[in-house]
Amino acid sequence: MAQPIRLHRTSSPLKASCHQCSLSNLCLPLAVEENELDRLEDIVQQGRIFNRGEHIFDQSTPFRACFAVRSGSVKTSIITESGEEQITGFFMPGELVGLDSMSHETYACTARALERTSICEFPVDKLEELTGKMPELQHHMYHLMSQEIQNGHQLAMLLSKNTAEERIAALLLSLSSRFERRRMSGTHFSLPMARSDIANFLGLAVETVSRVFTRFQNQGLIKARGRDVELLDVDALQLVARDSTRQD
Amino acid sequence: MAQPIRLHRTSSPLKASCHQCSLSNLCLPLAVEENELDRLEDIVQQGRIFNRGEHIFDQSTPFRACFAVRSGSVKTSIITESGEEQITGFFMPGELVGLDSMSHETYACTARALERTSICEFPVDKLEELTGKMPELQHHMYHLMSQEIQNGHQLAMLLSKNTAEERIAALLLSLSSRFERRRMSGTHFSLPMARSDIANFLGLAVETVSRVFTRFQNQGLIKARGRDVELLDVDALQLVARDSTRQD
DNA sequence: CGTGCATTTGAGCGGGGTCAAGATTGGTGG
DNA sequence: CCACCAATCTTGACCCCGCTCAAATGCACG
Repeated sequence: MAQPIRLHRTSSPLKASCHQCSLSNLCLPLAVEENELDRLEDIVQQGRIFNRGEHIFDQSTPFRACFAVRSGSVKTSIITESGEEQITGFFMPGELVGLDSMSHETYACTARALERTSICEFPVDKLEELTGKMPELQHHMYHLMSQEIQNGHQLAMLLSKNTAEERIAALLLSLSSRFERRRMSGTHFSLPMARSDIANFLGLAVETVSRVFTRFQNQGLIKARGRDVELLDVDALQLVARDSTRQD
Repeated sequence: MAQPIRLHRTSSPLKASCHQCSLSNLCLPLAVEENELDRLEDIVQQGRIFNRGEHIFDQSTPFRACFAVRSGSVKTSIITESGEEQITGFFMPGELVGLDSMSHETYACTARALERTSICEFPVDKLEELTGKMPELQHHMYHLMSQEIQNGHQLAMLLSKNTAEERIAALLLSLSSRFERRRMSGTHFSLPMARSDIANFLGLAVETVSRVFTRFQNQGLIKARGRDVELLDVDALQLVARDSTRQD
């Protein structure tokens, strides 16, 4: 399950929420001075809730805001004309969704909640205005976006050079480090996404993902029952993932 | 060959260069008002020349600037610990290199000239300062970076879902549209990169690339002799590339 | 407790990788 | 200007990883 953040109803105008949010060191506020945080908070619409499978936005939605995951998790995907889905990323609490759309009239991808998920919204017009006034925040935006570009490159590398086992090991390690960053267990967690999502993301067939999971299990690298995963031998997994640098 | 831009020695302090540059509608100046262009020009170091194979920067270089290709072409790649190369992009005149590094102390990748290439340099500290003052320019930066993220997603999609033929058709069409954008022939051009670069970029073996080229040739889709390529049936190529949206 | 979806497991096949020769090309020096 | 060599590109033969098809099992939720 996701980090147990207390969620406040948007009806109650809670002011100090970014201050209190345990994710502020991951999310946008990171770059902002304590006394400037209020200005960021002014533009944020906090804590909207989405249920599993609900769209946060899709390719036909006019682009208007970026979103920070507060609790739960999100997947983004491109739907091709022929109806195929290509998942472009999984987003965990503290991570920003929608950066790939800042060039478009509409969103460049579709975002769905993978589970019950709380989302903070940053309207872009306000955000751009603010980053113009706050160099630190602007720098942080560049930072996040370039990070996103690198994640893409890392993924491309994984897809073009690595075997099924290597890809899955790399994904497990990536998730692990992202859980750890939130002070949660990096060795025992619940996958927010289905096997088919993993398969789609990593360019594999579902069957292959399943087979690799059982193979890892038989080798004593992990213990998996459904979405519940325990990493038993992280070193060995890193050995399997080889040069595919863990994306964090 | 690349677009025949007259190159001026940096020794002569040529002021109006961005004004005169035929690529200014692709590059950064795009977003800038005529009367503000001077401020951008002040920070740009123009027209440095690199020979084929020369490094523009690599992963150990401290990150200090982004680069615009003025003539020629550039490839960027990640070199893994094990020494393998993964090409992350090809950059043509008017395109900006280094956006993926805006989060790092050092560059996130290595950039090399594929041929004799002229480069304009934008120091980041100056650039960030300027974008803070010029909302249009800031917006344009966000635009370019999000475009880059999308290119990554597009590539990931190509790598995970498409066959060798589809990948190569997509690349040819992408190059074609990028030549066209520069008012050059989109149907008859010279590939700036070697077969092995194409293979690496698309996650294929060199042999496969070669085989697909000859297959396309036999089918009358293209005429290729070495790096010289002629697209004979663009519609058919688009059909082959299917849903793999051409990245432009 | 049954229905539908997610996951697992098995059997067989094919796209593209690997290995190994040739064929071209281009750069260099005589 | 041409001969030579190295690098690039092409072509062929063979094989393996991961996809496809098919079916069984498990699990969640009404």
